[in-house]
Amino acid sequence: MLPAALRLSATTQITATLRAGRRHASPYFVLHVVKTNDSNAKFAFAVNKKVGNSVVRHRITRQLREVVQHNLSLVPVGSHIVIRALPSIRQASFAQLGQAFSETIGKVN
RNA sequence: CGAGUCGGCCGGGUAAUCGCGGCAGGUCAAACUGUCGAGGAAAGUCCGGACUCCAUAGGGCAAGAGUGGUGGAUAACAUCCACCUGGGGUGACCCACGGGAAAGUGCAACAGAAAGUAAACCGCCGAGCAAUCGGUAAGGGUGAAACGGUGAGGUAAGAGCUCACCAGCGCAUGUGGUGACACAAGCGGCUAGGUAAACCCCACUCGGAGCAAGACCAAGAGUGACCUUCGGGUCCAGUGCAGGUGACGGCCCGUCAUAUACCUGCGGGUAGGUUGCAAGAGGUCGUUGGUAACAGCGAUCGCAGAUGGAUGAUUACCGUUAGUUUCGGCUAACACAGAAUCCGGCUUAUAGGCCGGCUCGCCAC
RNA sequence: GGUCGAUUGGCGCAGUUGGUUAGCGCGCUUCCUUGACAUGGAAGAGGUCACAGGUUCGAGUCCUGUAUCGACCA
Repeated sequence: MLPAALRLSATTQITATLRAGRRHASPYFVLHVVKTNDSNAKFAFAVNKKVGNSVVRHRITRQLREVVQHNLSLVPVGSHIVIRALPSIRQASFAQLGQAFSETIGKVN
């Protein structure tokens, strides 16, 4: 779990981000990004049932969270970001995930 | 030593760095410190309970659902233990939704003469010139299933028609057992088929809904407000309007109500907080009773509580397995699976490993 | 988290006290009709009744478990 300030929790904000946000794709996940005037960047994770069973989905969200935590300096302030995992993420290692995230977040800027 | 059978347990470990959630301390608030943080199935939601609301879940009838050998355990159960009966195995042991088919109804396709109280297709025997008629359930054939088996007597041929033994059925008796039941000897008539996970009968049990139950707090009121690219969107949760009526899920009693209730229709509309919510039929050890399930007593332990949802990430070393090897190593993989109110079970998934009881076979002393 | 429902040819559906060979419509294939097509006509293929076990002589149907899909809750 991220610190509370970095979490997107309201359903309305998440659905708004998913619908209206710009999309940036990588082989393993899709970023939905909306820029706001908030002082923090905020994140939410969407891992579909097609990705795997409960154990697999939890491990993926934990790894993605860790990736976000390590690359927080690359993220523009005030962005609302929903990270939607794709089924191919099952084959990705932690290092591959970190590289994919830093590349994709570079496209946002 | 080999083969088998039953039961129990574990199901990666250690360290470092960086993180997350709860609780306690600390602080105005933070920072910070300490401590705890997934499973044997947390799963499926198939049973049973606790708890909450409906009246305290009330009394009776009807309907419906469930269970189904006996005795016990338990808060309760479809669970567990012991035993009985039937079946399998040399044996340890295993398997069984295991009441009633002489209370009644139904069903049995095709084949077959006939599918349940009757029946003669072939065959056999007798009568007759023959057609055919009569006797016959021993033999053939059909079928999942065809009205006891063996032997002797008997007969025109046969047949429980008669007899002996065996199997099976019914009745009452005795002995043992709490009981299911077992054993013994006796009498009876010689035959009663299958299906109840078909209806049904018998005995016993069951009110309904479920923690999104329920309680409290704040906010909110409508021919509403705001934004708009004119398509629509956003906000306020548990609401507004109209009509009807007593409600308690079928009926009677009974209880509570007379509109802040209930029902129907149309429209609007969204996922605030706190609590319920972590000491419980609790775990471990010892001891007593009991064949056992389990129960009593004593000591001791403090053991998850999230809400877009914590319990992790990375690295190093070790362990296990597989491949490879120049025997130093190297490479790859590490089961099933993630709490959501809580307990007792059942069922299903599960790489690999450990321990113990018992049985059979072989060898040695 | 809880409460329910469904699964039958490619698609949509029937299939009731369990019984001979599981049907219907659309679609598909071949042939006929036409100069050619549509329509029409004739013939045909296509099913492990989601999967596994049980009851029964016999299961799409009855019982139990598993899988997948879907709906509802304030």
